[in-house]
Amino acid sequence: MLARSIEQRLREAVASVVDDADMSTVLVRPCPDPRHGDLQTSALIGLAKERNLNPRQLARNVLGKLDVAECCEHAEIAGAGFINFRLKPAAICSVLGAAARGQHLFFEPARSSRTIVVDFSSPNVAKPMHVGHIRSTILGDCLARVLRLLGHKVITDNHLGDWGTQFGKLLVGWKRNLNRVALDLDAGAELERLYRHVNAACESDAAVLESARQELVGLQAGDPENLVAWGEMTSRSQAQFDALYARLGVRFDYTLGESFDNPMLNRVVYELELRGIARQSEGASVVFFDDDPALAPHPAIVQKSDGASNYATTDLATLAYRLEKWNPDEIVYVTDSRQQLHFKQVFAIFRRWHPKAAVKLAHVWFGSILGQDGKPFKTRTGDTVKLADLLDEAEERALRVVAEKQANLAPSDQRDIARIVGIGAVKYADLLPNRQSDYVFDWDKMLALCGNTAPYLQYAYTRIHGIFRKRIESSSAPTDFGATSRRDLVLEEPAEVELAKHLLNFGSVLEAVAGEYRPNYMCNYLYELACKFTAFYESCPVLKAPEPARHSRLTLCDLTARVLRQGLEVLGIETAERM
RNA sequence: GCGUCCGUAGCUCAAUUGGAUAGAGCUUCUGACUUCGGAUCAGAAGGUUGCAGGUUCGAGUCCUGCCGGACGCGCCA
Repeated sequence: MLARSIEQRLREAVASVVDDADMSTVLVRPCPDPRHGDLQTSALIGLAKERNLNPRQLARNVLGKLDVAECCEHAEIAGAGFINFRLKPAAICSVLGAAARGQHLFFEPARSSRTIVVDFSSPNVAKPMHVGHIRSTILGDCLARVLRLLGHKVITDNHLGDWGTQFGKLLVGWKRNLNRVALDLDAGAELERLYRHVNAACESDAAVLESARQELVGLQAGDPENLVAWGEMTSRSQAQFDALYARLGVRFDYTLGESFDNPMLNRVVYELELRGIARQSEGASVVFFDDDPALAPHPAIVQKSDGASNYATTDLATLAYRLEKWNPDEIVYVTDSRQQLHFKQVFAIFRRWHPKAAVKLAHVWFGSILGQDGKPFKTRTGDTVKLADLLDEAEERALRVVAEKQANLAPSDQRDIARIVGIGAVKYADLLPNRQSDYVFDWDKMLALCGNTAPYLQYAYTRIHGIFRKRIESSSAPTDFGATSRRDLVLEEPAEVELAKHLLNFGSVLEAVAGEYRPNYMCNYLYELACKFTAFYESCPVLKAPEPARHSRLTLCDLTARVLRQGLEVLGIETAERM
């Protein structure tokens, strides 16, 4: 790959100029402003600063040792000490040619494959999934796809909330108010009704609260009747989750809920106390962080005074289990921002508990989806939009457009396209904003079909397919394929050069997404790719162009389609051949 | 009170984490040839990046202080 080969030479040049430089940082990236160059050094100025060197002088020394003549027209020093590279058209063509022959798709697998557990989605049993769950599910799925594509061994685990305090209340409701007919009709809705009913009762009646507490203790102690009821609640919820995950195309390698940790919980607390990490305080088992200024004011409870475990306990047990079972290099937790303190505590406890473990622990947090009132969606308010309803609405809106644009298509094909477009729009809307910012839920925004949206990218893809469809229809000689595929590419029009160069950046974007857990980089990259393709499409005829441009442009179209499809695929978004 | 995050065009948001002239979409206005798909494209308009200082070659980004907001802070998850 071009960027990689330049980077390799750059590393050598830097190493020969600066002793023992830290070569772990990426040194080359796409130039932010194409007028200055195609690629640009990124960490060189920082390196100079670290070494107390003059950045421009360092750049001059590095440039003097650098031999990139075979792929660059020129390399020059700019600004405070950047080196900008202008690529040779022939070098670009050669990379594109290799991609056209299937040798790569503008990215390389990671140098060392890592085992990475991605923990995401994690809905609570007995509560229907609502729009608040969408970010963890879609973001986590996307990160898993990107890491997998880069050659890592990815294990996805849906850590269901199937053992929490809510079951105390649910069991009370189950025993006193269950409506079997409603349960068969819509299990999620009935369980939610039970939960709300008892939750409201608890606020006004301390006796109900106490019985809920008793039911929970009974469940965690293995009471047979409670276990049977619990089992039915979880299996019915699971069936509804499965249906939603199937619609979203999200797959888990494991679904090990909090209940799975149950047998390990006492041992966790025992070990923590044995090693002096946790101690009794006000009847509970508590970890204090006196030597850590950031966490010192926030002790963590690992066992409540009634003997029951909590979220921290199950997460610690899960961590230990994953460590033993999979020996991962990294565990990624995808949850909302409100759990930052919790994970800081869990990670800190784990480091004391397993001081030799080298596993990297990452909390990838995201902002809340807010209601129109600016407050987060909460299950108790009753104003939540259910995820299933959101997806229904998305498909319906898309179907209206498809029926208008593709009136002569069979209804089943229309529905299929509407599904791909509608679900894609929802996912894209969620992945496009920076994950850390909150956003207010808005139907029109979530389901927009024009502008910087998934349908725009999908549309670019279908246009390319249109060209190839037409080409095959009009092709008189079946040898057309073989005769043209060996020819070299020619890039002359500015629009085709721009498009070609943008294709080269796919790999660096994939790495940036994986490195910072930010799918929005990919969204923006693909949007730009679609824009550049469209500009090319407007200004450069393909099928009517004379050879060799015709073949070259067909190749460019094909590569663009492949990158679009691959890029959308890591976002979890499907493509259609017509729409 | 302490901690985390945020404040960018009328609206919704980007800005690859300290880089070069702060970019998109929506909205508004003006245009697009019997052309490979008009779910498209070209152009215009829109900014003292909440305020005031500071750090340096360089700040939307880092530091300090204000103003405004969201979230979190021992028995929820």
